[in-house]
Amino acid sequence: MATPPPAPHRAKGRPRSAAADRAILDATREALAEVGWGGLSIGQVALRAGVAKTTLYRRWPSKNELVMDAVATQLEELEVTDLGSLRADIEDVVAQFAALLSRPETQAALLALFAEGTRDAQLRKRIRQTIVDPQKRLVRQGRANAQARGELDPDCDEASAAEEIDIIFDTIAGTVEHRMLVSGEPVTPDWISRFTTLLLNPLPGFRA
Amino acid sequence: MATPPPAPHRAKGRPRSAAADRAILDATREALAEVGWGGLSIGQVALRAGVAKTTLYRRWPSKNELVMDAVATQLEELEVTDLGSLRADIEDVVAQFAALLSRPETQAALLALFAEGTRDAQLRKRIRQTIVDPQKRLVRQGRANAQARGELDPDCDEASAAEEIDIIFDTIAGTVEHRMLVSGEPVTPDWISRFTTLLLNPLPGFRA
DNA sequence: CAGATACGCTACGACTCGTAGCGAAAGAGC
DNA sequence: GCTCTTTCGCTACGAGTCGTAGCGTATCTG
Repeated sequence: MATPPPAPHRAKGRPRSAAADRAILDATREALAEVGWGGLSIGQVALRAGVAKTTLYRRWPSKNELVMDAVATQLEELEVTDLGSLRADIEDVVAQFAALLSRPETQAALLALFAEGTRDAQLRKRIRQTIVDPQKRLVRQGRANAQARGELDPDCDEASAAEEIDIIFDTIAGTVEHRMLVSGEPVTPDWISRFTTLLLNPLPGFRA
Repeated sequence: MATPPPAPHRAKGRPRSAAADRAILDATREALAEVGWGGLSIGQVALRAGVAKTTLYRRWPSKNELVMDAVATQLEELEVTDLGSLRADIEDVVAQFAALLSRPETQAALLALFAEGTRDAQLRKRIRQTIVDPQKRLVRQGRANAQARGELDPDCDEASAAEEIDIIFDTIAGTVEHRMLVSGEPVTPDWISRFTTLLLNPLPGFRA
């Protein structure tokens, strides 16, 4: 995403330092992981980033925007994969999610952002557009690949398939989030394998 | 849980007002939903609860403890059900989760608590014991009921079954949390039905 | 070189924090 | 009913942070 901070930027005088941007966003994530949302002070972030406090205020009007950008810049790494089978692709997506959520700074920043989103409809909308939707695209692409490979029934209602994808995405993202962010337990390859099995197959031992 | 605030309480002088406790916890949840974790000030909570600021400081040493109790007192309502079929039981559990997470005050308080948990190992442990484990028991009981009704294969490895339950719980809780708390989308009976279908059956159109 | 913008620094009023001290209120125990 | 003990509400306090303004310097454009 690399949202450049809101700036008029008429490209006339001295341009804004891109290095400062990176330093600030890094410092924001670190500070958030250490002192939490409540303890996050602009002054401390500026000190840690090695910039003046006023520089920070000039670029980001509120904590929300700052943390939003700090998180978004860390979320560009998810990639669509085609490993040859639906199962392998799903496991890969889950592993990518897990890797993303494994960094303590990302954990704190994401959850703090989600918490703020419950109070700020506009922020929640930005979260959806910036974080959720791109991830959802990943799952959609994975399904399309599987269909192209002939792993899925071709005669399947298109409309309901779209809804299924939403549910599947919520399931994948939510399950990993819950395990790592709430319970704080690790997501191992073994766990990923079992989870994928549960997703693809009927409940073990269950006769429908 | 109804954790009484830490108090020596030698039962000699004037006892602590239980009404004040309730007022404080209610005010905490409301304030959290309005101003968020960062904006949550003890002074404001006291004002809203109609008690003196000093009274609050006497009972709860930190914001973490206060919010923890504020959330815990709202989470006692989940109940084990036996509606006669595994599918119905699962749908009921999902519906209970959804009802719990539908209140804006609970949403904000829970996510704020989770966010703090990423920085505070002790708090995370309390979250597990107070919130996660009781909910997990629900799923375990549901599975036991299904097994008693003969809905599950009797000859199923016990050890791996326990691990399956953990995964299933993470899946149920995480999916609902993600949809309601992150995306902010509603959990309707129709959605619950589709989600349960996905959980119990193989991926639609997928040939394993 | 002149113009324009960003940067770092300092100082400022306004606000909130958590604590201490006090008299009054409210039960417990005899 | 009387006394003792603890809590309660109130006020005042120093400490600290907030976000902003002003100014001189640094850095890039044309």
